[in-house]
Amino acid sequence: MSLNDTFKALSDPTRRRILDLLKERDMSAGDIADHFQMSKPSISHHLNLLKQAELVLDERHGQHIMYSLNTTVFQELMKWVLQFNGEGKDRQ
Amino acid sequence: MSLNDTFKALSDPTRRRILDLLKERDMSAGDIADHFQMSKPSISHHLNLLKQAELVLDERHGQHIMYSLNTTVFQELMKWVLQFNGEGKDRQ
DNA sequence: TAGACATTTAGAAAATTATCTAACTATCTA
DNA sequence: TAGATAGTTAGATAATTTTCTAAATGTCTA
Repeated sequence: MSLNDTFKALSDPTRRRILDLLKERDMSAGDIADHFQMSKPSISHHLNLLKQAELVLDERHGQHIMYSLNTTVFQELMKWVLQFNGEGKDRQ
Repeated sequence: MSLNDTFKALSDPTRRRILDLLKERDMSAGDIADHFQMSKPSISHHLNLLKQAELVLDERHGQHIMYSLNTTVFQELMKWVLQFNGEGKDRQ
C-alpha cells in the first residue's frame, strides 16, 4: 500500500528470494514453500506481506493459489531510487 | 556491506528521511538530529546503520562529523530493481 | 589544560517481526 | 459426501530492532 510497506517487505532475505523465484515464473504457494526449509505457514506469512506491499499478485486456480510479480510497484521503487542518482544537489 | 544491509537500512522511515535530507546537502550529525524529535543517540544509531550499508559516507571536520550520500550503492540498488522490470520471463 | 560542545558507545526496556505447531477453510475427486 | 490436498489463520515464543538515559570520547578555545 505505502512505500514503507514496500521497503519493509523487501527488508527480509526470504521475501527477496521469493521475488527471485517469481521472476522466473508464476508459482503456487506450495511450489514456493518447497524451495525453503521453513514451514508453510511462515511462507504464507511472507507471501501475505509481499501481497500487502503489492509486490506480488495472487489468484486462486482451484486448490492452488498462484502468485506472480506485480511490476507496477517495482516501477515506483525505481523512481524512488532514481532520486538519489543524478538529480539533487549540485556536484563539483 | 551486503545487499541485505542495504535493504535493512532502507526499511526504516527515519533512515529514509535522513537520506532525503542528505539528498539536498551534506549535513553534520547534529544538523540531522535537529530535524527529528528523536534523541541524538538514536539518530547516531541510524546514521551508523546507513554507514554500514554504505548508503552514506562520514568525514570528521573538527568537532563536527559531516554525512553525505554515497551514490555508488544506489546504483547497485538500481540494478537490483531493474531485474524486476523488463527482463525475466516471457510476457504475453 | 579546563570547560564547552559534538558525537558516539553502552546497556536496558519496549516494540516489532519471524517462526513454529495446531487448527481451520476451501477445493477437488472417488 | 468423505477423504485428500492446498493453503491460511490463530496464538505463542524467540529473535531482532528501536529507542531511551547515562557515560565516554574527541576536538576546540579561552
